[in-house]
Amino acid sequence: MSEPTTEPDGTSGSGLAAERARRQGEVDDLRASGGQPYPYRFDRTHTLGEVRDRWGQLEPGTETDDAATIAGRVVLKRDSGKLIFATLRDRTGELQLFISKAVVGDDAFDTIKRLDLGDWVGASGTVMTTRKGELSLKVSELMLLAKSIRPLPDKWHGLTDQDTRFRQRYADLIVNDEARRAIEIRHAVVASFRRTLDDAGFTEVETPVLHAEAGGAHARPFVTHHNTLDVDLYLRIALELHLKRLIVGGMERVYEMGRIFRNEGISTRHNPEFTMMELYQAFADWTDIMDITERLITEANVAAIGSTELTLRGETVDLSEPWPRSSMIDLASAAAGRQIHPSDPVDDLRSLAAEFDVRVEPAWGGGRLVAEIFEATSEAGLVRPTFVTGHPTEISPLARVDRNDPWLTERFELYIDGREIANGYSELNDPVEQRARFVEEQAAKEAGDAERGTVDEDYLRALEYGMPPTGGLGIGIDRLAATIAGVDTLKEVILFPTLRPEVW
RNA sequence: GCCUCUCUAGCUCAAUGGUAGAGCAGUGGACUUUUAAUCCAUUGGUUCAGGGUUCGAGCCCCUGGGGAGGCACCA
Repeated sequence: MSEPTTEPDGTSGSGLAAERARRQGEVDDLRASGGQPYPYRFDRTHTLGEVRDRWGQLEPGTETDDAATIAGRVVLKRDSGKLIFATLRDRTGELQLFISKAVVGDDAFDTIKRLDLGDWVGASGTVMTTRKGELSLKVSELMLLAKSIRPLPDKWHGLTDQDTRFRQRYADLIVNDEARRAIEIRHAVVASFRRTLDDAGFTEVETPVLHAEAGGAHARPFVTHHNTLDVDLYLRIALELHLKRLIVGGMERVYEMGRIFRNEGISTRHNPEFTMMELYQAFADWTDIMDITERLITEANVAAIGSTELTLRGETVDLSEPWPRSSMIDLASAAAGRQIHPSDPVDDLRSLAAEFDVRVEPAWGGGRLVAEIFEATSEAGLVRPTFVTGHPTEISPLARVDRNDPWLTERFELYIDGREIANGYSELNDPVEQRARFVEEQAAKEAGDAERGTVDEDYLRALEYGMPPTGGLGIGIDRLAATIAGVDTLKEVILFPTLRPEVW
């Protein structure tokens, strides 16, 4: 992080300061001779990809009269005297410029010779291939579109330092194809979700980010302050409670894809701000929601990588095959070697938890203990997409109780590659029961569990107007995108991941 | 928050406790079909910061800082 903060003194030496000074000098020279180093606009006739699509089949050594005007960044330059080859890149690909002194003239050739790696240029000419068959634009005219006064990272190795990659994402994106690919996959997932949901009759909505109380999940919130109202507000930790208010309002099918914020640690699987897609569908229950979860993710995978197949830890899974559904208590029981249930004596479950090195709190009941045992024993092994169902009521304050077992809820979580990707349930819509659950949450919070919830009176008021039977779903977009992209950290699919502020 | 690892030229990386180096980029030169072009020459360093040990520290020790991985946290 030892960037010079003062202006370089001149052209002595050849460190970064000198390099920037030299390139700035090129800008100054160009201006002095009436040129424009940063012109306002440029009209191209083809992207580089379009040139390749249209003329990519030319035989080696072909000259055409086909004209094209293109634009891109100079990423490689090969100067062989009276010929210059420059590789241009735009977002669609790369194309070589073939620049001959005899074609452009001595003055223009000398100017082109002074281009630096990183400069943006526009070029007009005719399409050709070299003797070796490289598709090229034989340049007749070239203009600088924007000068780069800072040198690009190594043309072959790119950037490898994680810190620099994520702090200077712009440089990372310039030189690392893989960085661009992961972001494109993320976009494909997001766009696919919107298509799937729009086709299924869902309305996309936006609800507040600033909340008077942070509900809908168990997490510690960020606190902020509104000056003129003079109230503390929380950044939302979930979308859930506002979206269900819209179901009360009769919107029937709504979804939101938005940023949520949780004040917790940073890891390969966690970023303090991340993107959640939540949907709510009236008249549906959790089984419908599992179906739409499969559809959303399978279609996103196809959109992102062109196949229903996904490779996880070296093994290929076909997402078009039905996804296994296993109940949490069955999984925990299998791991425990005996049948367990949240209704079991708490002491028994507590000692069982201890066998698996689960840290337990005195306030935890049987439901929380069963869930903790499941997480400790089974979660990491759920590689292929698996619905884990029937979460204990104790840890599911917004989910509807299982119609056959009051200790459990009609809830599921989807695990892929050992990671929790989605969460859904039949929504609790009885305002009396919801109030009782909220009261329990608040009691736990007041007893010291900072992540528990509060009684949201306005939400209860909404429920009192009547919420139809509803199924709801939340999918972590970042985790899903990282899984589909096959990258090992969320940071790869988050353009600007949270980092400690840089010291200048 | 804890543990481990890591930080050397703009970038990618070397360097038994003994004169800080290479490739790329840059600069000067040669070259009209290159492909990470090639060839010749060459500039560039507060080795993250500050202390300490030592005749001598990029290297060993301490403190601090950035980052990564793991743990904790994250229903």
